[in-house]
Amino acid sequence: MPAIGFHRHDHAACIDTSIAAAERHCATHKLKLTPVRRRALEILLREHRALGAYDLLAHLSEDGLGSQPPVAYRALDFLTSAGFAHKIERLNAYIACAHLGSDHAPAFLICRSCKSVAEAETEMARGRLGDAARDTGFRIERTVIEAEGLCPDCQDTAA
Amino acid sequence: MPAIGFHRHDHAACIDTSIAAAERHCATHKLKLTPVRRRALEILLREHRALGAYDLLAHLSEDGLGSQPPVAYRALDFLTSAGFAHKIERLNAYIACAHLGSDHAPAFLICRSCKSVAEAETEMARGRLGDAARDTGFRIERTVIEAEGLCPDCQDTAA
DNA sequence: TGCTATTTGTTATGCTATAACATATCAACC
DNA sequence: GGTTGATATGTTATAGCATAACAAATAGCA
Repeated sequence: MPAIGFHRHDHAACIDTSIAAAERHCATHKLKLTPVRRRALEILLREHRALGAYDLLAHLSEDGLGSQPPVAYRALDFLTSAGFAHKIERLNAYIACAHLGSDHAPAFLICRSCKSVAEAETEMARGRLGDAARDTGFRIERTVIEAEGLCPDCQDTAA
Repeated sequence: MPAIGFHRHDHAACIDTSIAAAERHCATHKLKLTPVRRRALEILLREHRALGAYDLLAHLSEDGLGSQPPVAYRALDFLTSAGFAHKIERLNAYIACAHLGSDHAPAFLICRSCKSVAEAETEMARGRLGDAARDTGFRIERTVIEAEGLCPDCQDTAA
C-alpha cells in the first residue's frame, strides 16, 4: 500500500491496518473509539475517497448509528482531531488519513475529473508559506495544502 | 504598501492602484468591469479583509446593486476568474488580491484571533506538493495554500 | 435594425454546518 | 455500590454557503 499515489493496492489490508493503528493510538492517548466513531472511520476507509458529511451520515444511518447531522459532524470532529481523517477544504469533504498514526501536516492532490484524492506529507516550515511566516512573524498552527488538477489516468483519458 | 504582512499602509492609494490595474487588465483582455463587478472589487479592497459572499451582498445591496445571492456570487466568480480576488477556502470567504495584475499562485496566512489575512506568493512546483505531483504524474492546475495561526499582534496580546 | 452573446434580476432550492438542550453512558472516587 | 462529574449521544431547530433555472435587459456587431 503506497502512501502517495493513484494506483491500486490491497485495500482490505489497508483498512485493517488503519483501524488497528487507530485503536492503538486511542489506547495510548486515552481516546475512545466508540461505535459511531469507529464505524465512521471504517466507512471513510472503505470508500477510499472524500465523502461529504451528509454522505457519511447516510452510511451511518443505514447501520442505525444516528440520523441527524450533528452525529456525523461530531464523529468527523473526533476523527480529524485525532488525525484519523482530514477535511478537504476545497471539496467540503472528509477523507480517511493515508498515514494513520503519524503526526503530520497533510497535502492533497485532487483530481477534478474523477474526484480521487491522494495524500502526501509536507513540512510546515518549507516553501513560500514558511518563508512568509518567518518574514512577518506569523506563527503557523495548521496548514491547508491542496492542489487541484488531473491525475495520470484522467490525463490519459483526455488525450 | 508591502505585498506581504500585517502592518499598516496607505490604504486609499492601495485601492486606487488596484482599481486602475483591474481596469487595465480588463481593457487588455476584453473583460467588462461592469458597475456591480467594479463596486464588488471596491468593497473587497476597502474592507481589506476576507468577506463572506453574503457580507459582500449586504454592501452591494446598500448601493442598490442587487439583493439576491447570485448577484454576489457572479461578481465573485468574475473577480476570482480574472485574478482580482481570491477565495479563502478555510473561511468560505473572499478577499481582494494584494498583487493585482500579476498572474500568480497565492498563499495566505490567516490569523485565527483577529481574522486578518495576508497574501504571499508561491510557486506551484515547489515544496512537497510539487514533489508529490512529479512523483505521481499528477498535473496541477490550481493550488490552495493556506496557513492558520496567530499574527504577530495577536501573539503579543496573548502574551 | 436586427441578431447574438453576455450580463443582470429573481425565485426557489440544495448543501454545509452548528447552537442549544435533553438524555445516556462511563470512570473515578468516597 | 452509589454519587458525582465528565464525556458522548439523541434531537430539534436554525444559520450560513452556494447554485439551478429561467426571465428580462443590455451591449457589441453584422
